[in-house]
Amino acid sequence: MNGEVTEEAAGDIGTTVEDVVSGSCIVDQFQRLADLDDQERALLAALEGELETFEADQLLLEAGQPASEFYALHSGWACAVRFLPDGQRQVLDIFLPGQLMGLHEIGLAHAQSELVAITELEACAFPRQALSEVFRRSPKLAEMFFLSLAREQAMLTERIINIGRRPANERLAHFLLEMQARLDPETPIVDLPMTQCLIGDALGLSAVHVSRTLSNLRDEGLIDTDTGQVLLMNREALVEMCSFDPVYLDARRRWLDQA
Amino acid sequence: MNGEVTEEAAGDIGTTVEDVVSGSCIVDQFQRLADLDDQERALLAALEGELETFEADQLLLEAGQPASEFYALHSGWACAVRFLPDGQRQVLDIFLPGQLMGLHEIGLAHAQSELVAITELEACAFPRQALSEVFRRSPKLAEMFFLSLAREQAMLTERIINIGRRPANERLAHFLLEMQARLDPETPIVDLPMTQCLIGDALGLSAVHVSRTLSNLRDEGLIDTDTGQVLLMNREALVEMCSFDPVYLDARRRWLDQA
DNA sequence: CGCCATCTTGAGGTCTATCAATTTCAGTGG
DNA sequence: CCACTGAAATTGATAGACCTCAAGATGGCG
Repeated sequence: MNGEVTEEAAGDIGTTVEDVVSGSCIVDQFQRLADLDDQERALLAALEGELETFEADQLLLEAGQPASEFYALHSGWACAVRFLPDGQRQVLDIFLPGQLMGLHEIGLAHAQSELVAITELEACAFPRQALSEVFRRSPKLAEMFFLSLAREQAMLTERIINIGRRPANERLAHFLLEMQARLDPETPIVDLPMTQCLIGDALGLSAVHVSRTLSNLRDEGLIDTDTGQVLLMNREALVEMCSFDPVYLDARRRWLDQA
Repeated sequence: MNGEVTEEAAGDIGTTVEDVVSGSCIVDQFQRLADLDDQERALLAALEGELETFEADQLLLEAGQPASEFYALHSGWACAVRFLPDGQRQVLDIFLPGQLMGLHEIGLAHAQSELVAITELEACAFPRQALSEVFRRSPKLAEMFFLSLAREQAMLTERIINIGRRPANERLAHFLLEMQARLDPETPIVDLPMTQCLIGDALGLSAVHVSRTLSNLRDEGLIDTDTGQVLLMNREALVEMCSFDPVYLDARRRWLDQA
């Protein structure tokens, strides 16, 4: 959680469960929702662009530009951010490997928020026409894109509850638990390549108050941050504190199996 | 904005631009995005259920129940709500006639939030299998469902910014402007069948503070609430205050025309 | 006419933001 | 190997926003 995280974590993150190296970004992600046949795999692979590398802090999509493509994140972290006229910043979404980025902007004439690399990352672009192509050619894949959007939406509503109705300590606890669940539910270590300032902008808190609140959690023995990572010392208590329920993160495989 | 609104407004609301009476709920809504041929219209009409009537405060979907269907709202107002263990409430979404409700819950084994009628309303149910059916039979309609979800998501991200980064007066201004834009962009009157308590739960504010903040806006001559509706006296100033930009409400017809 | 929900208004307290100074730490160059 | 540098984190003090509790006003409805 201290300064030393920033660069090193970027490398570590690449080795979490979410990061499965293979030919296509999206295929890997969708494979988890339902089995794909060769034809479906080929269709996806044909539509996606080259794997591109971005440096930390680099913009993948600029606000105000036409949102003519979205991305599949292969490795590294990214986020969607929105700037207010007074200079304030709100993080709308945090993306981990395997996620689709910028889907919600697709269809807008101009992007409302920007897509920024948090760490060095690899992603491949999808032109938005590709989406129509998928809808025409494969109902099953179309449903998977739909579900992908629905899952992101579930995460957004959860964030609204978090920001709207929970005090800072619960807000942070919930955030840490969500990140742990998304990174690796088995390991009580959250390796965050994020500045406290960025965390604050995601949770609607000031950077200073994030620092203070983390201290409080540390003093209560709920977390530890010695090694530059956040260690969930008492996960039970954290879950209890913010009534964390990870069902909204479900990949919903069952839904597709029924269809 | 006072007590007298609640019941009467429910009737008034039904006559806004969004409420177009016809054979099918969804057809009317989608017709605005792109032209539908007879076959597409027939498919939608075949899949949707009977038009049902609900009373104010009635539950359309209970939290914890399997989310086996979603709804198309024909007339009246509804909202998606989530209760926290400590009794707090967060309104996640407010629905006006023409909108699809509960799409984001579809695919979850159990609904996380509930769907409540704000006023008396009419809606028709769609079984979730109908969605798969649409995806199989009509790529165009499938895209429209996708867009519908994307639009709702754009509204959610806007709400996150509102709650996370704006003080109460700007938050309320933004809320009123959004509602005006959604109800009738031409008329500077917002006819809200909502309790101040409900508004507070939507904006992450206490009911008391909503009352106070409305008073402030009134004192500054920005709004008026004499007639039981909110009248935007100085829309320009309100827009300026919270930097309101309604692009996120776009129906995105152009996107579908391209496809 | 009286009841009930809603809205209003006041007082006091808590939470969080802001400003500013200090510390920590990784990276850099001597 | 050590001092220097700049970004990030910590800490203290203060102010302001918002919440809670509680009492009273308002208006619809039976």
